[in-house]
Amino acid sequence: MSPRTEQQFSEIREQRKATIMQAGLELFAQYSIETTSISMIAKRAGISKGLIYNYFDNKEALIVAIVTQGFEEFIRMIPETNGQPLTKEQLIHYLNTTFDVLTTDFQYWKLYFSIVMQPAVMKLIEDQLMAIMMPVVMLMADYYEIQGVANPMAHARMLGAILDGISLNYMIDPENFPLNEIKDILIQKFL
Amino acid sequence: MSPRTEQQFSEIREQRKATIMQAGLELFAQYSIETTSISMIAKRAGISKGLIYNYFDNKEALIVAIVTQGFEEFIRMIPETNGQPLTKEQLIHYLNTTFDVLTTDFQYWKLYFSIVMQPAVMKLIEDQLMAIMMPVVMLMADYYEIQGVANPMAHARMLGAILDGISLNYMIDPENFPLNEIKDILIQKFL
Amino acid sequence: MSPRTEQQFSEIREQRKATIMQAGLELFAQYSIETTSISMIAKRAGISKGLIYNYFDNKEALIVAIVTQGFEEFIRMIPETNGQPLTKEQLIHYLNTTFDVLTTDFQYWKLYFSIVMQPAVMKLIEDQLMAIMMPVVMLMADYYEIQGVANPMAHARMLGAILDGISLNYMIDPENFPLNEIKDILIQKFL
Amino acid sequence: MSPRTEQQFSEIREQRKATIMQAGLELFAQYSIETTSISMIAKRAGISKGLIYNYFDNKEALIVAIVTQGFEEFIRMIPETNGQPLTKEQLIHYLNTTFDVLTTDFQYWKLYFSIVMQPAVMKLIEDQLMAIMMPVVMLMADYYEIQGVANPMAHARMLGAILDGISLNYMIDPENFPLNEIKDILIQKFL
DNA sequence: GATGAATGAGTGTTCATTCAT
DNA sequence: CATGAATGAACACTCATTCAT
Repeated sequence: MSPRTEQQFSEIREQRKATIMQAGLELFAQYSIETTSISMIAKRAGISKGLIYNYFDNKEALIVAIVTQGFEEFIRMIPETNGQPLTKEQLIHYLNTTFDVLTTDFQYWKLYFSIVMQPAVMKLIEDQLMAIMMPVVMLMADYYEIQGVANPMAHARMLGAILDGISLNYMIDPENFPLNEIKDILIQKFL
Repeated sequence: MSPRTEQQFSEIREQRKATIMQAGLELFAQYSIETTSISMIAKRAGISKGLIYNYFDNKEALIVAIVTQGFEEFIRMIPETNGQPLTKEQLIHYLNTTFDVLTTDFQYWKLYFSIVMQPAVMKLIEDQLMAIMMPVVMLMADYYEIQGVANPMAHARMLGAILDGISLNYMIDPENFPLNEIKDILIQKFL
Repeated sequence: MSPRTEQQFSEIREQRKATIMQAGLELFAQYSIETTSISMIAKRAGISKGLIYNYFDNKEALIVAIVTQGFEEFIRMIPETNGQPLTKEQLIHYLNTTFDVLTTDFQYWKLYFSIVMQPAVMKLIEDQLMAIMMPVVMLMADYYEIQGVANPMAHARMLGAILDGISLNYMIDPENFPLNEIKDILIQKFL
Repeated sequence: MSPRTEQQFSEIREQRKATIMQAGLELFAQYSIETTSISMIAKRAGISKGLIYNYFDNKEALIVAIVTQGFEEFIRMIPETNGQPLTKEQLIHYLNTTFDVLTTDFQYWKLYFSIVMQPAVMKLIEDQLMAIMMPVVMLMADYYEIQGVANPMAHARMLGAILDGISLNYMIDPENFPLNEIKDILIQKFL
């Protein structure tokens, strides 16, 4: 029997890595980072504990990998403006995209949100988070500056906080939280 | 020395209990629930490990006790209106109080968030949380109804979400988050 | 029931500590440092794994404690000279004492030797070992200087090496190794 | 390409085996047996983990193979005398060779010591060791008998012990231990 | 009421070894 | 012959909880 080709090995690795990350995502969201053990993840992924360490250096690296993956999807939604400030239409479009993703990939983002919200995770990804959030906040600050408000930065950070709060409440209670009505109110009163 | 009366014993017990809860609050907020051990709490409270179990059935019961105590302080801030809707002044006063508490009892609210963000623990206090939050939301819905908005419930839930988002952002980054400016914007645009 | 007094606790601790160190000494000597697990020590000491950590911060600390205890006995044998060089009689007396201890506390020193000889242990105690050995080597160097040899330091280090070699061989094969005859040859040829 | 002959296969096997043993020797000496993993050896040898088990039954077998190979080199240094006792010149030459090997094959001898010092592993090679050492001791005993000393066997064993002690001290502290001066003193005083 | 020694199940992690390919 | 994914038993260490005193 000839040994597997490099490509075969690579496919196995990609596959397994994804399985582990998915299992981790679900459990970290359900039980928190600290109360989810590597054993639990291995069991859910249907593999041995030891194998996880074949793919991730340690628990922390697994967490960071999961969260980073989510960040990358998030970044993909940020509008490209070539340094120009956002128009009102563009900002509305961005908000719509964000809210749409929230509802269509609900399960994923719920898991994702409950991981990122955990203080222990925050510490791990603080730097990444800041690096991603700052450009978004700046984009919004530029927008409010054009609008001529007195303190554009405060407006930008408030808009960020509002989006966080809305997402959080929607995640906790998706059945009753009136997401669309609230989006309209937000656009009307705050853009 | 005469033997202590029953009441004296009772006072000593209450005192001890408060000491333990205070020590727990400080450490849980500083280090998170999982990384704070019963030993650490005992040391900070100046007593032995075993004694804590004389006052609380287990670690979980201690956490619930601490959080419940905080809830009671939260409830105390809700304005008494005898069924009357809030005036704008009363609502502004309530928001001011809430924000003040956020900054002065920062430690407690950080703990509160770190607990609420932890799914497994959240379940322990879910019912309590709902029982507290509903009246507040209703109060706000009544306020918006008086203001004559089209969908007062959506406005109320949005205001709740905004407060959550602001609190969360302030907790994460208390140094830079422009809490007071944002409060002013909130009052001006959303009340 | 009243709680144990501080002295009672202290006695329990001393007792347990000694039990653990004795179990560790025997096993480390029989199986080497790396292949002796904390579990094995706990089993031999008749206690739980966890308890060992109530007495020693970690495995390394236990090893260091065991070895340090042996060093202290070793140091007690070094002759007091108040800065004066050793006379031949004193040096012979010191050698006799050393060899006597080797034979009378044979079991202990065998264990002790096989621990100290392990490279992994060496690294842990290198500094201590040097601090103990240097004065002895200096004492011997002074002795050889008085004797008028060309390179007293080399003589001193050689004498140390010879004592090591003799001890080692005696430990390995106590039945056949002619310790007393060799001691006589040593005194005759090297002092 | 024509298929390789059986002899070619055999040569490749020998070559591979040597590569693995060399990698093992270097790593065992540098990091100790326990902290050197099969993975590390495979990486250094430029092959896969699994392949090592094609050549050696297990880690222990690899260690024994390496040590045995070293023994054979050691044996090669023993002077051939056809049953005749050693002359002084021959013995000096033997000592010189031994000391030279100590410095030039430092790595191997460090491994040798780290293994011999480890009681459990020692048992694996005990018999081999004895079989090698006895002839050497006898050769020395014969030498001292010719010299007319009272107890040649004690002299022989002492010389062996001294060589052990010197080697050990040199291994521990190769930078400072005055190997050459000590060799001269040994020859002058003890041969 | 109060102590802290003691337990035991749990944690993250490592690694010799196996085996399908 | 050769690969490296996969296993599982082991490791050092932690900690909530119990209990004799």
